This record gives sequence, structure tokens and C-alpha cells, in this order.
Amino acid sequence: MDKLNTRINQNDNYQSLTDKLRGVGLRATRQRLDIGSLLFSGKDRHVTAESLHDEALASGMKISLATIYNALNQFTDAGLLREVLIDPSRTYFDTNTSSHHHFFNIDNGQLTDISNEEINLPGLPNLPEGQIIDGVDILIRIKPED
Amino acid sequence: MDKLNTRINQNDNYQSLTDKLRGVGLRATRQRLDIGSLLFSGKDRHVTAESLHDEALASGMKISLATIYNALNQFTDAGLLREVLIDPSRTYFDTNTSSHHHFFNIDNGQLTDISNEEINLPGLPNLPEGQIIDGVDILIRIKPED
DNA sequence: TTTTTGTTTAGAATTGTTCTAAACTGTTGA
DNA sequence: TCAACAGTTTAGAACAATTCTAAACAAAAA
Repeated sequence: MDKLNTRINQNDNYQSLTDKLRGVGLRATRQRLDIGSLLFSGKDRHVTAESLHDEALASGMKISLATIYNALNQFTDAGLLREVLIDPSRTYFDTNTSSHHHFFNIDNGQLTDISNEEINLPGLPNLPEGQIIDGVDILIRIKPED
Repeated sequence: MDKLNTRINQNDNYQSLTDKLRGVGLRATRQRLDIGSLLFSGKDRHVTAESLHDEALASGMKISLATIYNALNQFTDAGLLREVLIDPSRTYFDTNTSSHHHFFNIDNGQLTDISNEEINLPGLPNLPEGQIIDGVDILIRIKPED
């Protein structure tokens, strides 16, 4: 398969991504499409700016770390990603934007989703007067037995 | 009340703090006693290194920011404080080390405790094979109505 | 096209936090 | 009581994650 065909196929594959970006008011630039192809290709993912940058470079994409930061923040503002609170020293982004929670394995740093159905939070406490809920984050830190 | 008396009273007040620090294997230095007097004087508190440093300076204490960081980390390692996940850009410490959770007012940054009794988490999800729980963090982000 | 507006980039700047090494202080034991 | 030791504090340097800047560039509109 030659270079031209590869590019055509690539463009085909990027069509739905292009729509997705336009849908939230972002131009479908090559860099955003590249990043999007890593993030939104089926399975849910948890990334940091640095991990995604490494992955992009390893896939032969040409993209700066600043652009990764820009894109992750823009995607988050647009509701395509969600920030997850894990570690005060770096920011994690989750491609699963639905209401759900996380296991964080403190031993190896692995982050796993917990669907809303798997967890019960029936008795929400009384909210302070005049306040409403913006969101709920539950993080269950786990570690190996013994 | 003169300077000497103030100092004597101060020392009296610091006696239980001295015990507390020695109890966890830390020397009762002036700086740790000063910080401790701000943190452990009754009501539960949520601080950052910077907020506590500002407060210490405002109270006329002579203490460097590095020492605040050292002390907060040592107190946390010793179980006298707890880290709270709020904001990936800075670390919050909580003087309430018992199992509990938080409201975070995204409007004004205010953090409020939720006691374990006020919240129900009856149906914990199945843990990954061979893993046990290290801790659970629940953060409820709230904001003003309308 | 051409123009306009938004985007990317390298590198500088900023911010929160930790490190370094020298001065200092609490504690211990004679 | 005090010298000696070990732990502590500090200013400032170093570091790491993130944002900013402003110039080059590319997508969309005209």
C-alpha cells in the first residue's frame, strides 16, 4: 500500500472524528485528528499529557507537547474528555465522560473504571443551603493482597 | 501580660503538642510547634502549604515555606494529617484523619467535611482479583443554585 | 484564490514542590 | 550542665508539570 493510499484511508478513518470536532466547534486540524485517533478509537482510555505525547511520537506523529496540552484541555472543555482526580502531581484525562468512578491501583498506577451500576451511593448527604451537585467523584485506592 | 509570661503560656499550651510530636517520633522544634498550634487547635482544617505559610507569617511566626512543606509531609507520613484530592494543581491537607469525605464548592473553593455517617456506600463493587482496598475518596463538587 | 481567523510550535515563563548544603537546635549521656 | 551527635531549618537552586508568547502556519470563509 503506497503513501497516497495510506493517506486516503487515513482521511476516511478521520471522517467521523472530523465531524466530532466540528460538532464541538473545533477545527479538524491534522494534530487534533491524530490525537483523536489515539483517544477515541473504541476502548476507553486514561492518559496524561506526557503519556499521550510519548504514544503519539511512537506512532510517528509529529506533534508538540504544547499542542497535546492544548488539545486535552480543549477536548475537556468541549465535553469530549473528563479530568480525573488521582494524583495532585499530574492531571489524568478519561475518554469515558459518562458518570462513573475509578479504582486506582497504588501499586502500579493502573486506573480502572467502575460503572455507575457497580456502585451504590443511595444516601447522599444533605447539601449546604442553596447549593446543588455539580458532580461526584469516587476513587477507590486498591493494592495487592498481603 | 509581658513577653516572658506570654512565652511561658505558649510553652504550656505547646505541652500536648510536644507529646503529640514525640509520639510520632518527631522532635518538638519551635517551627513544628508553631505549625501544630495553627493546625491542631480544636476545629478541623483544610490547608495548602501556601495558605498555612501565609497564616503563619500573619501570626508573626518566623518560618520558611520549605519548612511548611517538610512539616506537612512529615505530619502526613506520621498520620497526623491526610492528603485530600481536590485539584491536580495543588495539594490539600486535612487535619481530620478519620474516614470521611468532602464537599468541594467549585464556586469559592471551600472544602467541607462529610462524616462517614452522612454518606452511604453500601454496595462496594467487586474488587479486581487479589486486590484489597487501601482507601476510598468521595468528593462531591457543589455549586450555587441557578 | 485571497483573506481572515484559528492553530501549532519552540522556547520562555510560571507555579507548586523538592533538593542541597550550610547553619542551627533539640536531645542524650557523661 | 554541657559537649557532641543527630535531626532540623533555611535560602536559594533545581525540578517537573503546565501555561504563555508571538511568529509561522493552515483551515475556513469570502
